[in-house]
Amino acid sequence: MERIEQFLESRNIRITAIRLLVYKFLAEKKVAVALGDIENAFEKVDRTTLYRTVKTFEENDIVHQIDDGTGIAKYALCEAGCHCDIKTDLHLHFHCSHCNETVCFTDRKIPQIKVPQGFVAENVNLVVKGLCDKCSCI
Amino acid sequence: MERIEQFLESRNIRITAIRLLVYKFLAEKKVAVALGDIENAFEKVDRTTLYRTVKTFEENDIVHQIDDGTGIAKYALCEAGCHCDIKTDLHLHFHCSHCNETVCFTDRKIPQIKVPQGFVAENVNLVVKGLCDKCSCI
DNA sequence: TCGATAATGCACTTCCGTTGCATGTGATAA
DNA sequence: TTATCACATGCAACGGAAGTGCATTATCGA
Ligand SMILES: [Mn+2]
Ligand SMILES: [Mn+2]
Ligand SMILES: [Zn+2]
Ligand SMILES: [Zn+2]
Repeated sequence: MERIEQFLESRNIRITAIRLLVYKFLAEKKVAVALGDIENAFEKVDRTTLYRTVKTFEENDIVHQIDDGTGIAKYALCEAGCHCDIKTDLHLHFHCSHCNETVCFTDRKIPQIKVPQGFVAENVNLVVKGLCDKCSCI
Repeated sequence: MERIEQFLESRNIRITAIRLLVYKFLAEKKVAVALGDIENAFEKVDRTTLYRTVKTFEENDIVHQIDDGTGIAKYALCEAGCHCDIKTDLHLHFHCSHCNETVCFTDRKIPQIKVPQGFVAENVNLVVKGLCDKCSCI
């Protein structure tokens, strides 16, 4: 908890109880979480506050948003030294169609994609859908 | 128009005026279209009907749905012999962040993605974002 | 032509994301 | 310490898009 405070301060983000708890929640989760998951974990806190907390984290590159194709935005903590906005740092994501969980494959970088003449690639989103390791052996 | 009728009949889809028009609209468009685009093109037709028309097309593999990350589903006609449901047939999509248009790169197949031990890949969605050929030279 | 079946239109709902504004709280300077 | 101000929080409402129930209308086969 002490470490979290120092970390947030280093990003010039005010320390609040909610921010610490949300950060801790994200850190303990092994999978990407939706806003609804956070709302369920902190039922006494207003949705809007949690929404803006995550937005603040996102704007300061503490979390990155994941579009896994479900239509619901997911969030996961960035790795140390992660540059979500830099194209070369993009990793792929996996969405399990059985348990509905989404995970980062931070060590699997997206291969360089060639686009036709005249097109300029700035960003890539790659989501693999299937069965996760927990669901595949059922 | 005659060809369209024969095509829909071959898929056991009833011929209606709206279905013919929507199919023609999709065929003439070079880019993927959102439901809202179709609604704008056929203001006299109820949204729900257009919604269900596209759903019918999708269920019969006449169009495929595209998730380009904007949060709004796009649709495009399938190529001849396109198997949207088959993993090996998947092509990538390009979304222009300037003009907001989404296009199919039907000749660019998605490279085989390796996933960690225990995970089973069934489907892949790959969207490249950037500037399209019309917007890059401005 | 008639009846079964499917398509269409209208109203309504749900879900998620987002914003406006009033209130509370914590840092800072006088 | 106290006044002040910026920012965090809570509450309410809005918005777009997707989806559903049901009554009406059109289509097709018998
Ligand atoms: Mn990730
Ligand atoms: Mn396509
Ligand atoms: Zn799973
Ligand atoms: Zn463009």
